[in-house]
Amino acid sequence: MRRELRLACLDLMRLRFAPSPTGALHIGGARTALFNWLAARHAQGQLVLRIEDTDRERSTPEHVEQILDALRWLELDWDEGPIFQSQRAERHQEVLERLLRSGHAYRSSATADDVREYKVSHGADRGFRGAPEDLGAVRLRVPDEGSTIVRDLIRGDTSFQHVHLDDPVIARADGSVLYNFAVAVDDLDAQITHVVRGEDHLSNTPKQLLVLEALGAAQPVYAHLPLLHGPDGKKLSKRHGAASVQELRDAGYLPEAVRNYLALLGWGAGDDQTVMSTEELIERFTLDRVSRNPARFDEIKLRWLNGVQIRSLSVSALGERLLEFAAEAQPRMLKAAQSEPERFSQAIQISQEKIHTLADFWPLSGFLFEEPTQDGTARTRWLEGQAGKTLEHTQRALEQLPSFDEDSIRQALNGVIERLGVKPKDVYQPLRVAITGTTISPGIFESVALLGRERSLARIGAALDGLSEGADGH
RNA sequence: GCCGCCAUCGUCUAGGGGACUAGGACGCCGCCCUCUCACGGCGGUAACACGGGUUCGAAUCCCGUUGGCGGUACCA
Repeated sequence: MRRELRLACLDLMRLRFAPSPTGALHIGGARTALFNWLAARHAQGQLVLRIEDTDRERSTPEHVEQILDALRWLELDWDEGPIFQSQRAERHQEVLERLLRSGHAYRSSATADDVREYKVSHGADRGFRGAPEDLGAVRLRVPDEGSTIVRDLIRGDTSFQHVHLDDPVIARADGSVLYNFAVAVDDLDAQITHVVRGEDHLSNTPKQLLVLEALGAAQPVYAHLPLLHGPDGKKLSKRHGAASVQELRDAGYLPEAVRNYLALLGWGAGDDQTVMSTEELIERFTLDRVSRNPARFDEIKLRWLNGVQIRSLSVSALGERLLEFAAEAQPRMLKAAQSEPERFSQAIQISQEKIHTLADFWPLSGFLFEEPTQDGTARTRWLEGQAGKTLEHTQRALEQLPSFDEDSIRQALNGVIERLGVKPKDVYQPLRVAITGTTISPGIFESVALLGRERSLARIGAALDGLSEGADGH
């Protein structure tokens, strides 16, 4: 019984997501968080959140808040933390002293220039070895012989020869510790079994492993994720559109769509399934199926996936999402939803299959709640000349309608088409431009019915007035 | 420079020596549906970076070249 319990503990998978708060959580970081979370949830393990704030210059509380916000929005939760690396200074000192005493580390005043000189005289591929001094930064002593092997679930074994490795600086002259040291100690103390992070850390891993070895600790399993790039293959940045989680949210993407899309960047279930719920993702995700190739972030595919997820939502669920979105991004939409909830719900029904993001809704259906936008090109094309004439017939037909519902409107408009002997769009388009202001809108019958007789006729009237004024003027 | 990782359609990927006439998804193109835009349906376009091996047989294994990326900080 006791033995079983211990074995169960050993089997428990413990992962960590460890962002450094030097900026907003960008897409690459979000993907790393997601993969850690999926691996943890799949194995029913635990996820530790650690904030790596040992860079005192660039780390700020605001960035910490941004990152936590982004994780909450993505609905990625964690079981422990956030642990702040900066608050573990005492423990770091203790371990540092231990390494100094045991001779695994030494003080050295060697500078970057000294390291360069060393390589000139010893060979470019020889790692720097310093001589112990009384003062200076602390360097880890790398063995001259042998190699360190990184065991990686995604890449297999990668071997690093010790001769090529510089004795890395693990603490500054003032005693404050550096990343490669803090990470090793913190992962050890948190009993992390699997380190899942970006591939940019692969080259750092032997340094961390050497720290662990000097401490006599076992090494965790690694999984270095392929890096994410922009559409042009270059490093992801603002130029590429939405680069941070916050920007994705502002652009009107759904968190479940972002999770689905991000999961597909570097991972696939193995069959041909593209659209997956988060439950399916958890169910099917394993680290050994992660790809080794770097991937490019392609917003077009995310848009498509977002559209798929939007269409799978019920009208009321989509309404809630729109409201959340509006609260931050579109106050006018929020006002409309609050003052005319029934019309708002119907507006969702007639727009749902036409939008790809939450941000697409208001430009498409805002005309139902506020004055139409003025699209000059649309007016010229569909209201001036012969096209505009048919609008007068439409006006009369709608005025006489006993009942202003979708079917009646359809019949009335078809009547106009027959009488004038024109194509359907010659009637529909002028009407659309008159009531919506543009050539793009939900279905014309639904739109007119939902706008209502009074407002529809008022807008048609206004459009016709505008035409005669324009005629007078020229 | 040195150390390391990576290399299949434009993009994300399937592929683990014969099942490959290289599959799927996004995109793009065409057709259908159609009042616009979408949605949906059907069809099409398009790839194993290059050169050597190994093997009866290579997208798959090995070596090299080229290219991309990362590390090489008293950053993370």
